[in-house]
Amino acid sequence: MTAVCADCAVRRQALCGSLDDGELAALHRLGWRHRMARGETMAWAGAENVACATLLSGVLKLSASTADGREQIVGLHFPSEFIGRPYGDTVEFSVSALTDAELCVFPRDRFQEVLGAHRGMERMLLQRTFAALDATRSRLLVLSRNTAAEKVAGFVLSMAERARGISDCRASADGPVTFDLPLTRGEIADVLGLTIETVSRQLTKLKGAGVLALPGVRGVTIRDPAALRARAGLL
Amino acid sequence: MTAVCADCAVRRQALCGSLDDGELAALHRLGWRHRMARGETMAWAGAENVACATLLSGVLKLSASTADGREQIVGLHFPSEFIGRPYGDTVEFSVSALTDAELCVFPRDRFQEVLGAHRGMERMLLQRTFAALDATRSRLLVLSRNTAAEKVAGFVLSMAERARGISDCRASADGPVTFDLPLTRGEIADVLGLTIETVSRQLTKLKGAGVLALPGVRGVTIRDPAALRARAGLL
DNA sequence: CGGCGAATTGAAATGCATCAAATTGGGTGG
DNA sequence: CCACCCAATTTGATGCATTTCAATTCGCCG
Repeated sequence: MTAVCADCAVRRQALCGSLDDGELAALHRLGWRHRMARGETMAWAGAENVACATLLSGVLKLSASTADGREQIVGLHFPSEFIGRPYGDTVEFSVSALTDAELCVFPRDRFQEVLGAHRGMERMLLQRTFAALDATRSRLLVLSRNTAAEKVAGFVLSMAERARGISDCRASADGPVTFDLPLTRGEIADVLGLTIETVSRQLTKLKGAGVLALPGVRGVTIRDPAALRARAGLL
Repeated sequence: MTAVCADCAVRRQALCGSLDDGELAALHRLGWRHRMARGETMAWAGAENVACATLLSGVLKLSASTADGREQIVGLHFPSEFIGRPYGDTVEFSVSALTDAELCVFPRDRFQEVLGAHRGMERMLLQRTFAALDATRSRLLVLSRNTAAEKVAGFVLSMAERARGISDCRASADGPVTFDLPLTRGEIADVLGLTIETVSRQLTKLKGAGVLALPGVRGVTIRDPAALRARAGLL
């Protein structure tokens, strides 16, 4: 690793935050920085499970697909989040970069040893895994019971929260919030279990109703947050 | 607890299996046996998170619903599985009994202390939580991309595997496998994100094609496992 | 300015939901 | 033991949201 952990932008939020300086130095020696270009894949579903990582910058997707090629994005990862699946010989899902990204990568076997040696880190990972499980279970409800309109409105809301600090987010205190979606229409469709056309139509409808503005092809401005929340089914 | 852990039918498979006899006695003092009748609910989504448990017998559902009452079952629990969400002040999902059930219940705060004192148990819980996360992510693909026919065929297959030993499963070595579904049509619909009518029609279709027989209202006989797997989209 | 992938828009097809009615079957009391 | 009852299931007819197929249009980069 060229850069040191002390410089790390996500140090406080990441799993490594549970380690003291000495422990961090030990972990540091096991890992290395890795850059990924948009579209690049670092793990394929069904392949051998070789690495774990902390995401430093960018957005990654976790995806699965049916035998005949229908795809579903089963999770999105933002900076400081843990990527990987300790205690498993193969990986169930593919990991790819939706934007250019930078990670701190560790060999899985060595990472598991570190986990075994540091209770605080193992505890933190358990808590995060429970949180991820809850989030994924909540998405089951959304994917199977929400309408296309609710899905798209809810997605824009969740991206507005999470994208803050990721993409250039121009939020004025009382004015409208503007940010760039890190996903194409097709990727949004793969997250929500819809088609590109349906996502596009729903966004157009929100624009027509004055709830959103769509400056440029990735940009979004939330003009009426309350209306957006209502359309997401959050009352 | 009237019955002792030594008698416990699920001792080897459950989390407690990671404890030695002395540790088990300590955990034993914290918990108690609890019986649930079919339909009974032990935790409501949004309520305070007070207990964890091991399921001894029966089948439980974990469910969420939208503001306007659409329900989705986000998980099913079978005997020996761990129920609960350590490290959270409220629960996100309701827990109810699909059949009469029996649990070994522990106060959440005390259970967390035990977890903190026994690395083996914490490790085992982390592994199980990762497995549950993978399973839930896989269900995202099924719910959003599979057709009703694929969902129902896949559900029957998964219940055939899991129900073995739960309900009276009469499997002859080479002959057809027969078992009882622990869920009503309505509950199956809530698992698969369909309606009662669609589930019924798909089962009828499988019966008409000679893939299944439906002896009685809960019974299922798999006459042609290969055809069922093909219809589930497993090639 | 020209090219090309991504996004939008339109028209038609379809799978599942919805609404409605008939049937089954397990349990109860006469 | 049988008749009845009620809830669950099945079956039928119709509607609609979303997909599918098919053109444009947009916006970015050379």
